[in-house]
Amino acid sequence: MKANLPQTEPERQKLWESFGFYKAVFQRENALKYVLHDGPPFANGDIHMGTALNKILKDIIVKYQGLTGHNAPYVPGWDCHGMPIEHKVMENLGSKSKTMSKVEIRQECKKYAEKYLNRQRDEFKRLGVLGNFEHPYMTMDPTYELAIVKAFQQMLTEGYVTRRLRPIHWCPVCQTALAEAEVEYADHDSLAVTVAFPARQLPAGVFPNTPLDHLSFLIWTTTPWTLPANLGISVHPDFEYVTVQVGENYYVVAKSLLHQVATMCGWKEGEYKVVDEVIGQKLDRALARHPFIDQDSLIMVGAHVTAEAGTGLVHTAPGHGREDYEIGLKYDLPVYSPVNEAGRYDSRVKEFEGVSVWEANPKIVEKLKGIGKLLSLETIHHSYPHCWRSKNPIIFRATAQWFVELDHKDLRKKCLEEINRVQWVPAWGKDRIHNMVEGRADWCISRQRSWGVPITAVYCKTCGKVVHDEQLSKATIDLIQTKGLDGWFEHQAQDVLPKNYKCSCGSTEFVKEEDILDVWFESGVSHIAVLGTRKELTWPADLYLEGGDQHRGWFQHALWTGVALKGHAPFKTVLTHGWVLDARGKAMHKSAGNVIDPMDLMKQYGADVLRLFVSSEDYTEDVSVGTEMLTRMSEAYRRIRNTFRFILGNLSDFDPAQNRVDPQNFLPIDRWAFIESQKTLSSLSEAYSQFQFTKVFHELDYFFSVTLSAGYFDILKDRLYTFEANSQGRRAAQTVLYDILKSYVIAVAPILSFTAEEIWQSLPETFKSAHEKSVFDSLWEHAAQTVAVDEVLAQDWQSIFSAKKAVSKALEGLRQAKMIGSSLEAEVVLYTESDHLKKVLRKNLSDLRYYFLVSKVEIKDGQAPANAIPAEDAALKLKIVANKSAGHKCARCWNYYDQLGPEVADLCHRCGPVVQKLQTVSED
RNA sequence: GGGCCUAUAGCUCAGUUGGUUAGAGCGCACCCCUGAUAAGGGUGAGGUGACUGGUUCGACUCCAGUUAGGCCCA
Repeated sequence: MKANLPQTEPERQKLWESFGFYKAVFQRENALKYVLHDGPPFANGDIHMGTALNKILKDIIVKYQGLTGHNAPYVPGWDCHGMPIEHKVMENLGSKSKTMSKVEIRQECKKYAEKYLNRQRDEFKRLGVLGNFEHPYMTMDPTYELAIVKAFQQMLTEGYVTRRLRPIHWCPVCQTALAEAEVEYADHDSLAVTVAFPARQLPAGVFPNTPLDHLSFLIWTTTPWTLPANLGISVHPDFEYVTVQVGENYYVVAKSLLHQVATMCGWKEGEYKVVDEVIGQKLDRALARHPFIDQDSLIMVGAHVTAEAGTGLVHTAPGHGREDYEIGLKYDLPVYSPVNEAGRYDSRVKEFEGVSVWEANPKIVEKLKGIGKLLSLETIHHSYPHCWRSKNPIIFRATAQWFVELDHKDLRKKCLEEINRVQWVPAWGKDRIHNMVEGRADWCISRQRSWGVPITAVYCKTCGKVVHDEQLSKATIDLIQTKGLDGWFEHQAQDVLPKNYKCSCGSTEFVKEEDILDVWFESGVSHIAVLGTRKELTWPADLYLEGGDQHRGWFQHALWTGVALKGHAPFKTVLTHGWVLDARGKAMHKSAGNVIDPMDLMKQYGADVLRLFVSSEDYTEDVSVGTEMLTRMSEAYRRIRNTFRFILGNLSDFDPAQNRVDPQNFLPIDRWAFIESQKTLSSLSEAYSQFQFTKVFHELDYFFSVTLSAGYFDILKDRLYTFEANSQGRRAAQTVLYDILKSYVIAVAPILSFTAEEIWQSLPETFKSAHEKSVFDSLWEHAAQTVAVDEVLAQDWQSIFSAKKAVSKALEGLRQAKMIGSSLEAEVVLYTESDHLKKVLRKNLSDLRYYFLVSKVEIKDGQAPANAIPAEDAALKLKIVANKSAGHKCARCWNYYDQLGPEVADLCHRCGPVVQKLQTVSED
């Protein structure tokens, strides 16, 4: 049967929308809530496999919760602000952007975000995701923006927010800060120098054989212009450092780089020798002198130091490098950056004031040469960051930035405590985020861009002190509430400050900040902006579910803001999934050409196959996707689909109200099948609720393939096709099929949503109540507890099926020898020395032929003949002799009997009466 | 380089606190059926448990290292 999913699925989608039942089903009144809070994807570009994986997992959970009677609203969200969109928009605008105002550019960005939001929304729907797509949350929505401002204001007034220096990428030509995405790498020639920093003070016992007044630390740098800002030298704690005597001078270098340094500085073999040696850690807090400025340079220990190039000692200028800044923070060094926005030294570098950093490079080299501190000089050709717009080389320069102080009011400590309370799935997520939160240096929340929410804060023009004032906060919120974010850009600091406000330094002049917030702040506070404002949702969320990369991203920022603003983590459980990789387990990259587009898969296989694939993979690890997997999934899908089709086909004349048979009148195999279906169902339920979808997949696959298709149905066909239509035996089988159909169409629905809906729509009206317009309108039932789990029965059937396997094996010999085709052409004699098995077989003797699908079964005592075939399972102690049946084939049921008739010639004693009755009926 | 994680048949997964010949489904090969038929059934072949070493009477399981891969940092 052709499923034709790519064509038919969109029709189901329309049906769901036309019913408008999302609201009815997933926002059930008076039901226990289950809130999965959606992490907002960026409204930029189309969805990819990772997004598809994420949304499908969420959808499976939400649907399962809905089907089990919860109020499980799903409000999808989008991250709309931020650099990637602004960057793309600016690129599209080209030079036009220069003549546009901030507000105009923001309008363009909004349009762009809307466009991709709409595309992604359609793509998510195509995946079968059910949610409140009519009213998603968007970080650019005015109500969301207001919530961000409120959250920021609260953190500001509570003292979490500060303003201080930090180095960032800076283009001296554009005179603007650059985000990571705006930095391009290109080849560049730099002057690389080795410079001697005279040693001033060493920890006790270090370098005992080296005269301190002749000793220098050697550093190597490709940016000589940053030397005036040098405040320290970094060494690696685990590297060996040596002092080398060269003539009357002594130098500190890393032992492993000594040879390289010697070559670079032109020291000839035999002209230098190692005098002392020490591990880097021991050099901590030694002091050197700046080569040409009257100041000290602190020796610091940091793991960022590498032994790839240079001397193993790293010139450190906290105002001009990210790592320099980080280590400087640890050692309490000032963020010293004596370079102005044009890239020229300011008055703090007297000798070179007004000189641009590019002109300064050769001048500083000359200076070093003049004072004898230059040990090597060369020009190197390397990759260097450039401005995306002006294409000029850029610099690192410290500017004032805004920060959330992570240790203010014990915030970090509280976050670590919250991490312990939250359930992390898989469990190691806890260690991962714990380490990240514990070790995070700082959270810089300011960005020098346009497309985002402004940092609504004011600071003193004179002393730089940030204003923490509740009146200001209230005025700011009022302003945004009435005029939107544009209000902030249009007004001055004085407009929101209380009258006659004075800084503690005495100044009455204030600056209004126009930098925008880090988008992590925006999405991080979604728990406030969404969970806290929509009445169908609750705070905290039951579940956050994203890729593992969000331990650093969304989870962490939700945690920082949740604990700072509300005292607790905004989630009870956090579930993470892995990355989607290609079939060989490699990451997908455009450049590698191994990217798989989920929308392509949808066109080829359909959403349900993709969804089944998602369920089959262990998402706690990375997920590989390739053609073989999807082909396999199509096959598994078809099996499930065909099994449903078989059931439906055999229920065409069944009306549950009229024909249902009481379980006490079930045949033993019906009871067995019913109990198996119940066991599997409760196992599925447990697996779903524990997010173990691979288990769901394998249980379903096994149940449909083995239990039903190869087990129950194969045996059932005889009864369904040959028994009188309204006989109790046939109706009993149909009753079981009906119950399986009703429970499994629901059990399968969270994953195979389109197919479940298709089945549901094809059910006769007598199968469902009038209000159940969709499968999702129905409820997961742990169907009728009318048949108690019967372990004796289960064990009996295990024995029977084991024996059946042995019979099949014995028949296979006859078949290979071309003596039989169908198993019904054979008869078997069983010999067993197992009392238990013998008992079970004898108990079922009259039906065994129908269970084994052969035409005669005999059980004999005593020794089995030599040609008997032993069962592979030795525990059965079973041997089988199989022969071609000597009987006659019933033309109707195809079984072989010793005798046919007497009711109808050519028909057996079972079929004869049935046909006679049919004839009687038709004659009437 | 650091934090966290992964490695069991062609594919997807199980393997209970270390304990006999490591399981399942799918796929594959061969066969059968033709009343689930662009279906269904049967039988069978497939594993140096990534690699190396250690602990142990005994290791897929515990420990260390190596390799390959992933995310996040640097």
